[in-house]
Amino acid sequence: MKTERYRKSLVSLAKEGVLKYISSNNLKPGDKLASEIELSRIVGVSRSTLREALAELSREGYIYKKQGKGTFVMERANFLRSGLEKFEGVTEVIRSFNYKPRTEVIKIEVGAPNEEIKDMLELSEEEMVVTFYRKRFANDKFAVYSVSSSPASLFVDGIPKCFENESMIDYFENHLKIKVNAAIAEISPFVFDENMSRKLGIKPGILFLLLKQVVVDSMGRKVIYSLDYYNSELFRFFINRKR
Amino acid sequence: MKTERYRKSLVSLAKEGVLKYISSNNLKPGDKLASEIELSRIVGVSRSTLREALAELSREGYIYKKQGKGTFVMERANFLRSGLEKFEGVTEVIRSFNYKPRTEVIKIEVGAPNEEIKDMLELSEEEMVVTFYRKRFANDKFAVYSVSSSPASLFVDGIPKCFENESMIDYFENHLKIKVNAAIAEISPFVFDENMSRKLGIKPGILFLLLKQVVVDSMGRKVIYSLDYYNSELFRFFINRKR
DNA sequence: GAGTGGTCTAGACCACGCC
DNA sequence: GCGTGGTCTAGACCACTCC
Repeated sequence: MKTERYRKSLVSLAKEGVLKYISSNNLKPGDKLASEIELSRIVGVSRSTLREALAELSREGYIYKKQGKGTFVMERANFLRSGLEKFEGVTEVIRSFNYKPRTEVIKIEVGAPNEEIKDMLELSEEEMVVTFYRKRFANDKFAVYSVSSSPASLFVDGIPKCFENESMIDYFENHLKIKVNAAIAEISPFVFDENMSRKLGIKPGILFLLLKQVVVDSMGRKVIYSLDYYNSELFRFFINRKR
Repeated sequence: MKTERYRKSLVSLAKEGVLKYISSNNLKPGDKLASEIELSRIVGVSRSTLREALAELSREGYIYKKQGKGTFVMERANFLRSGLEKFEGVTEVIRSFNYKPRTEVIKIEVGAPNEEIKDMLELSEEEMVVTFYRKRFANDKFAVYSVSSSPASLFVDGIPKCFENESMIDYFENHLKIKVNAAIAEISPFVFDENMSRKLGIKPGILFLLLKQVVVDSMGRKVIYSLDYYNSELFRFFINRKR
């Protein structure tokens, strides 16, 4: 019989073990941990597994290592909040600020792409794209103006009229079986002209952050090209940068 | 006798081996590589080492894996250019755009920090800071206005008048033996008011990107808090985002 | 069931920092 | 010389995919 039960990986159990070891031994920032060999016995895993756990804890800012000396507790846990280096869709961003997201579809276009889109998605001649123009609200305040284009060939079940409480990313993953993996984003400051401000129903002069993104799936295919204009009065964007 | 010679790590040799295998077998995007066991024999390393090499190649966008199926050549190599997720100082950023950097020091202040700086650097009471106000030029065009503060206690050799053709980061690493490791940055759009525009010698209304950063060394100490205002007409900022 | 990648182990040897 | 982290190996077993 197969007693199928949920199992965490040993590595993540080892991470918890190390953190528990640190707190139960009351280690302070700058203090030295036991050697890897000892720690592996304490935590109850092999040294390789422990080292993988230590590597993750180091990336997450809990500890640091010095070759030939030892492993030490970090001055302070940094990087608690993930930033722009982690890919999230607009819906996820709005939710992560504890705002209630709402979407208003302005229009959906199907047709030949303009040069920019064709370039960014590396489309072949005559390939069609679907472009969604949407206003996004956070707690009913205007939050993001977003223009997203995808190759029409991806929409095997026809083009959705909206994404029924789902984010576009979720739609891609759940319905189209496209696993979104990464994005290359360009970030720049932006202000809408008076005309566009009126259309979007905002007062002119508000500063926006424009995120131009090419979204890539797990096989490296370029599946979305989007322009997302974030109202800088509602959002703060962080980036965790490593040397 | 010990013939001390330069040795690359086996992992990086294995990476080269895998890339050579791909090209010499003329594998195209979407093609399947040999299994890990086979590949490890072909490349001549153990499976663990090979797997580490494959993991890096996957991060770098050359290949992708599907459990139970195999390893495949990526549709295209993405992420060729590193972006904001990699920490660089202003000088490095200017150089990476192939501009010639120049710095003009406006003033250097030593004294008690304001609340913001004290907060961000987590200073104790009565700790002093040094603040550098600098204009940075790229090919003699105004590129960045930068305000950087550090705890005065770090400057063991006295406060430098300028950084003599060195970047501040280099000065920290070479003279103060402080290994800069990471930064937490907040990015936002910005415009200078007329008064400040005049002082900086730019025409008003230019859009800037403000990068507020806390720079952290290898031990997790907060060593610099800086505000860097980048002229968006001269720079384009990219971020590689992973799911 | 066969084949693939995913996880984990025990142990060897190397390179660095310090006494 | 000794202890530390860094690298590498050979091999076991698991989970997923496809036939």
